[in-house]
Amino acid sequence: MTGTQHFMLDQYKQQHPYLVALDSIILGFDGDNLKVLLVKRGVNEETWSLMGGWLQPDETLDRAANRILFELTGLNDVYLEQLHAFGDPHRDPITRTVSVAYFALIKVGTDESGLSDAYQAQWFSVYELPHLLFDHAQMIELALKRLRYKAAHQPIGFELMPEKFTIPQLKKLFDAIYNTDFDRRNFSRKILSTGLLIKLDEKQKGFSKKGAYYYQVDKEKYQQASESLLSFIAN
Amino acid sequence: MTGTQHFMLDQYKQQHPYLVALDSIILGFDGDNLKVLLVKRGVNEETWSLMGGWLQPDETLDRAANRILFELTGLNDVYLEQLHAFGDPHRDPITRTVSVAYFALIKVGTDESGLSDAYQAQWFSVYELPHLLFDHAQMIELALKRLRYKAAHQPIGFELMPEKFTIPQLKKLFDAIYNTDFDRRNFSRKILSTGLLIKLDEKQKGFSKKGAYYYQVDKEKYQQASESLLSFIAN
DNA sequence: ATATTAGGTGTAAAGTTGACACATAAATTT
DNA sequence: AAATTTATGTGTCAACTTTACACCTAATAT
Repeated sequence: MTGTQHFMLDQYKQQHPYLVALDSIILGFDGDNLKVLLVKRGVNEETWSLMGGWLQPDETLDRAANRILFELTGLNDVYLEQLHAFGDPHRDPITRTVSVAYFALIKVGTDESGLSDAYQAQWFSVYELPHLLFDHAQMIELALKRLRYKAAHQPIGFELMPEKFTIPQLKKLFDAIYNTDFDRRNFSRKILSTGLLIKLDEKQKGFSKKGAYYYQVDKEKYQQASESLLSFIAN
Repeated sequence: MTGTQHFMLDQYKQQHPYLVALDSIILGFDGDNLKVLLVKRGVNEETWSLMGGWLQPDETLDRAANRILFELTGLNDVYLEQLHAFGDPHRDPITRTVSVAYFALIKVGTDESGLSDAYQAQWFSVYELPHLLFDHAQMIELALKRLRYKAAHQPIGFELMPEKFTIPQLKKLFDAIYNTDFDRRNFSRKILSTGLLIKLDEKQKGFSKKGAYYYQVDKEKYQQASESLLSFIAN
């Protein structure tokens, strides 16, 4: 085994190491629009960027992405999924960097307090983005594509809603994700038919005249559903 | 801009660089079983591994994955998609390496001639794998999950078939992917209803008594279909 | 009291799925 | 040459899902 290791080590030594970064596309929903959280990186910069950071020697990629997300938001139990590794040789003009992009879905509004001031973070509508650093616009584009793809095939998106929400609110989220206007009545039936929502006794007050019932996600069933497949061709 | 660059450079200099590798899960279908192509890395090694290589200074990740695939198979226009970046600090015991895994779908049998001898490559059934290097078993597991997920929701898998193929052959592929036995007649109807297949005049000879018609993929329609979404909630 | 409005339920036509019967082409046996 | 065999291909029907809308309801505003 030692002999083998030495044989391999020679090969290893000839290789070029690169910096490895992580960037997070942090998506949120404010009730009307799908938003992405951007920061100002340098102090004098005009350019906005995704929240990012460097991979540390003792970290897994997932761990690093979570740490960086926590540094900015103070949030810990967040939906966070690896999106794609970006490795164009010139994506970062300063030095060659491979960035592993993650996308996060968070609940906006509830716990904005944890947001670190250090990064001058700001929410932007995903349909009206400012000029962005490096390939970050491309990263956001891909994250939206992935979100749309996933939400079309499996229950996802509840992560963007507050703990309790109404069906009309949820419809607005899907309208925002797909930039369309679903049929209110069919949407409701379809969502409820998944059996993933628990109806609460409480009604939303003030917003509309009749008031819509609040629902919350049945987390156990939701967990199961996320793990199983839906089907294009299946029994 | 120069000032800014210097400000950032200091930050960059404090960071640790890592080696970046690429590993390919090369999947193929021999008519009966779903297979993965494995190589012997070191000369005296007992352990099988995925085909892999190092990211070179001038390459994008996609380019590097294609190059490495070509080195082994001699194939150039292959379905190749980034799967996931693996970055556990101890995944490679020799030195810290981040590996970006790709999965490839190739047509087996037709053009085996290009296979390089240098790597002692061999096809293994995905359900009967040998002991594998590092986290390569995990990579294959994820690739299968992704293939199943994708094939369930969108037309994919034709990449594993030869240029012309019969419906019963295609059914065998889906049986192998999902390790099940679909209904012959419903499968046929469902596949043909996509409108992605063009019926040829030619029949397969020798294999069965009646002989099944050959089909080929309508590449234009297939391209379009791959780009559009199917829907969980849609109009 | 009445009108207004968003929320919620019902329904009928059209389309899709799943299970299986029946018909067909070609090779093999008698 | 006729009969048998077998994989392929087409048809059908009941159950379910989807789509497009009509209509009812609860609470607020006039």
